[in-house]
Amino acid sequence: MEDVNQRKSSTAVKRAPAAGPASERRDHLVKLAAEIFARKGFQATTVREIANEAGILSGSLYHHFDSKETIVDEVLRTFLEDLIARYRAALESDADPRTVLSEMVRIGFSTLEPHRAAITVMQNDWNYLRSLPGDRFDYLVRAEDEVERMWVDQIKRGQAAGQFRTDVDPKLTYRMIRDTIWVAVRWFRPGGRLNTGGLAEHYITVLFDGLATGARTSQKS
Amino acid sequence: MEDVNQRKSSTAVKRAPAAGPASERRDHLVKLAAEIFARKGFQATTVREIANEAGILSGSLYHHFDSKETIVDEVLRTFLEDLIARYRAALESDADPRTVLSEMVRIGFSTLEPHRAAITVMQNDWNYLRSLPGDRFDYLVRAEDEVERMWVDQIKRGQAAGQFRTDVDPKLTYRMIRDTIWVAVRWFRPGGRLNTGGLAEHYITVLFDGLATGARTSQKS
DNA sequence: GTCTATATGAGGATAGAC
DNA sequence: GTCTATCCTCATATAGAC
Repeated sequence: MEDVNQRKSSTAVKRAPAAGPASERRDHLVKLAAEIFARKGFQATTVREIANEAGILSGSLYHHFDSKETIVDEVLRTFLEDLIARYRAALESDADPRTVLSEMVRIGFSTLEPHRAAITVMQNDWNYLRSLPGDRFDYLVRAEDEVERMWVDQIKRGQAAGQFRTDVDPKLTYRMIRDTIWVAVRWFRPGGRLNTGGLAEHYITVLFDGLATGARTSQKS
Repeated sequence: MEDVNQRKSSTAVKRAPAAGPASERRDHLVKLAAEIFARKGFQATTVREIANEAGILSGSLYHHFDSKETIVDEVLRTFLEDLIARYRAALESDADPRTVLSEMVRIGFSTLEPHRAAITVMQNDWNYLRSLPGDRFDYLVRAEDEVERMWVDQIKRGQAAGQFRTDVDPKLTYRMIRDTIWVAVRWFRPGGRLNTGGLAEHYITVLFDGLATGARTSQKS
């Protein structure tokens, strides 16, 4: 198991070494920046814009952060730490695979609201952040790998236990589930017909039982 | 029905009015730029990079295009025109909803290879392009709306005909299908275990019949 | 159709006063 | 902790020679 923040300690440390001391002010600025990153993209967001929105001047931001990258770094780490912690909790339940997988789907959708901005940034700016020189954002890939292992293990367990059909590829199935959940940030808005819980149940229904009515078509293989 | 390129003529015109005359050279430059846009993001891609890759200097690009936006515009239009044309053809078959929907899924996946770069740009830079001043990229939303209508109509037809379960929301279901297909550009690479055709069949299986084995759980409502 | 040269502006970041 | 002022770099885009 790999710690998102690369510390030896297993405690949930919040920040990369280069960052300044913890503070509410700082957290507020991070949240604020995250919203703009999500709306316009990381690169299109200027430090002047972030500062404006916070009611200060751009130079003042550098009292809190040593660079724009540090801000987005903190946005993403916070999300990933929360997500992985919740997945781990679900896995510890030792329930049957279908139950665990359902719960993981619910966890995914439930992060859409609290972490909407972070998820949006992660999806839109992933390629760019990964293309930056240095290994600063390598933890993105490590976190992704760990999450993938969790999901794929459950799918395989479910196949071994006879709960899931065996003519689907576990990794491929995981990717499709993952994509379906996260991409929902693009269109999900709180206050619509369904909340994230409803979204999750809707998806679980289709995922497990399919869109077709009536008799199951024969299972290949 | 709305024409992607907003012309009165229904012929498939390839370019916005501001752009220069058609040419193979120009098309080559567009394809080349699309790859870089996809890799690094639209904003992070400089005209110097595009020109470099083409073996010319940045100033020379402006002989072919009047701005960087014009290039990405052409990338996206080309993809959307092709996609919508193919959807329309599928709808004209007048087959039953399940068959039509399957075919639309296949069409979606089949665009992953030829239009990989355009799809990537569309996903990563959609928010940014939409946030630009002016109505230049409004056609993105119009195209999206038209496609949504096509899908949702088929899902509703399928429900009315008894082929699809009625306890799912057509629009929501469409969105999840759409997302699952397009986001696959993030990880799909030609030459893997499955080609896009295989991907499509895999997804159609899970979509219609579900991941679970054995007896169907009861259909709610 | 490409090059040279350059205008013009914006962005990230810094230094030091307050 | 914020402001003022500014540096430095790099971006898009232009003008005109070849």
